[in-house]
Amino acid sequence: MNNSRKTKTVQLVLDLFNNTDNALSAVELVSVFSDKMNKTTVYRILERLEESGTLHSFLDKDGLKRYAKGNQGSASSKSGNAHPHFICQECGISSCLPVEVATPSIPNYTINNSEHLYIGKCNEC
Amino acid sequence: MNNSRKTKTVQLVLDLFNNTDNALSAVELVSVFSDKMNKTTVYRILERLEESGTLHSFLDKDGLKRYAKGNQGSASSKSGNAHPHFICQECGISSCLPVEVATPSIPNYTINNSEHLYIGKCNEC
DNA sequence: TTTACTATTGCAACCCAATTGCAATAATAT
DNA sequence: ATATTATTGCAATTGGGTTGCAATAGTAAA
Repeated sequence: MNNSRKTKTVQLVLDLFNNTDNALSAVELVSVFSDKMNKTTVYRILERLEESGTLHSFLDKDGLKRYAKGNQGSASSKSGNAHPHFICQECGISSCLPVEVATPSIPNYTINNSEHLYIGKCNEC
Repeated sequence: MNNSRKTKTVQLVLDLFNNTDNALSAVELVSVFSDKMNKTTVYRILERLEESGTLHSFLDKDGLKRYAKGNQGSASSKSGNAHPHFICQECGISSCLPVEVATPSIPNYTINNSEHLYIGKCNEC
């Protein structure tokens, strides 16, 4: 029994993510869908989509949570590898980088997962 | 001409950081110094100490800004290397890791600086 | 040391991302 | 169709962080 419902609002959010590889913040979605759905709804849909593995999230350099397609997870809790995220300091666009970053072993520390954020210029800028 | 003043409040903050290697958030300092100084003062002192290079900062996994000793910078804008930060998921203690993390080259991207956060267990836990 | 200058502080109000409680609404199973 | 309950909208709230401004207190020069 799947207790998740395919509502119009969820469809709108899914459609948006299916049309971009960029990582989007709740704030952006709230703005985009300002006349389609409530702010609280946006937050809750993102929360559910992340829980179900449809989206994953990470914090950008301003501490703003960003969501992107995929359940790979921004951090890796098992594999020991994680994919980093990129933010262009010119256009502000944010995306996942299709590479793996190895987690180093540090004496006296057990590292379970990691977050990697790169800031720079994208190919467009 | 040095336009920074050695006030009692600044001394208190400096003393605290001189007694620990941990990365502390403004929220924690506000609490610690609740009867010594105002919340706004804490934020402004941290801001100045970071500007002067006495402290550096990074965002933890909750998007909370944390400050630690040193002007090394959590991210590297020049050298291409940065030191990562660690947060213990048991005790919550946060600290700088004394290692360097190389910034990878990604085709079509120019990476100017980076942030690395590791989450796990510290030697105490 | 006294005075003048201005960096620093305290306070209150404010900003903004995010969350919560609750009643109303709308998917879905039967 | 109908009952069930996931989902939504709305308003209020939380919490980290910031801002404006008058009062205070370092510091340099007289």
